[in-house]
Amino acid sequence: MLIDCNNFYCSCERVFNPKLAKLPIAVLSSNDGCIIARSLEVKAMGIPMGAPYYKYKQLIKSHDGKVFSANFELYGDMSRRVMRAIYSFTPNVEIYSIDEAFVSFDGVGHNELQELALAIKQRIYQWTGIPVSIGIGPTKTLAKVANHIAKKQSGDYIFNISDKAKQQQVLANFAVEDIWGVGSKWALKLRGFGINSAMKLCQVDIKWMRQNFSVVGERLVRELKGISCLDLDDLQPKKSIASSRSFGKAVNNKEELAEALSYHVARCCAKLRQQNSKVKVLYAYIRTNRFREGNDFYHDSALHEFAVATSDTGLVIKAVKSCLNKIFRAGYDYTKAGVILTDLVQAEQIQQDFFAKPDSERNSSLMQIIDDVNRRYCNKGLFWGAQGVRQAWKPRCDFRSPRYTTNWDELMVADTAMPAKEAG
DNA sequence: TCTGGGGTCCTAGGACCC
DNA sequence: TCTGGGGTCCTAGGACCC
Repeated sequence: MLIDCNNFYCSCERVFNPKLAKLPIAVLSSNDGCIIARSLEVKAMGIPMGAPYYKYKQLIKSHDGKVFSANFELYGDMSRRVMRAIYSFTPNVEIYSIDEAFVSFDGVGHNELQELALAIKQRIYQWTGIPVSIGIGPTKTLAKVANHIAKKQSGDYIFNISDKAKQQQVLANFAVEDIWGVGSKWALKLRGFGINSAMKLCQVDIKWMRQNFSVVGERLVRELKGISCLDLDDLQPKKSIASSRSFGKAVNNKEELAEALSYHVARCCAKLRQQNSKVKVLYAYIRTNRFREGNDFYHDSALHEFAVATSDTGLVIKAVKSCLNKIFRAGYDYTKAGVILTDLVQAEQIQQDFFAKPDSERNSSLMQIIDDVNRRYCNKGLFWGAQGVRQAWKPRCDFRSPRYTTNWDELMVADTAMPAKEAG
């Protein structure tokens, strides 16, 4: 099964504000830049996924629509609750993204699957208020196909193609670009060969597919045929960790860039330690507005390789500053900065160096304490001076809803309208 | 005026080895 | 005149996903 939350971010907003139920609503990306989640009403207005907000601001307003700045603390917490509901049915779950999970029910019959899906859907809704669509099929790719259809159907939003005959019928009417794993480039290429439906793709010669679309394409075709090539993945430590933000307003001085980059390093290192990893290579970049006309677009990046892998925020901040020294050019209006930690290794598997020292125990304890404090105080506990205090570069975020479930100061107030004597 | 952020996997080609 | 065969490792870039 593929269980996927419907318009997830929009649904999260609606759970805590039922007045939004029938209104067109959209959720914006960081810096209130792009539209990254749309309610059905907004989709019906023809607004595409990922569209720049400023281009559709008026249209949304004219339909009495409402927009929200991304509230990932809320969405992340709601996601955990949805996943907990799914795990209450089986441990065979792969959390695929913030709003979807693959679930394996090997050996369960067709009809039982249908009932099971309904029970899962109902429990998720009861526990969280989030509506989901469920696709059922013999492989991940076919479950994705089924889910795609489930979403477009009203009713119970469950679609089952575990039956072979049903698969044939569905694939014939399924556009090739809607298949999971077929992006814009491949869609064009496939259509160029006259392959325009999932059925046609299912029937191609497997060797030809391999030659033209690599092993990835071969797996895709096999999956469509019902031969499983993609297993349920366990949660693995990340191989790279990134943090970046577009600035709320342009930044032209080096000090502020250094603060922004230090902020990103601190975020990444906290995530790094959380998965018990250390980093070998740091990559830092800055850039100006890439959409602006003319040729004053400037972007550059620099790399720092640590002799011994580290997870000490202080060391990585020092490194990011030396990177910035290499790439900073005065006289530009910068609009974005970011870092990527890559070549990550597990903490107990680090390669020693004859000349350099590994992280000291003293510093490791310090990091541990900082992480504990920040977890306890919602990331408002301790930070490095290098991150700065004004943070004038912070992204715009004009329409954020309260963090209803994770922040003491923003909890929902349920009884303001109730007279005191009834409240008891 | 205004355009996001965070990931994974695969391949070709270059460099090297004997 | 004529110049083999069999490997490994690394990286940049391109494709994809949400």
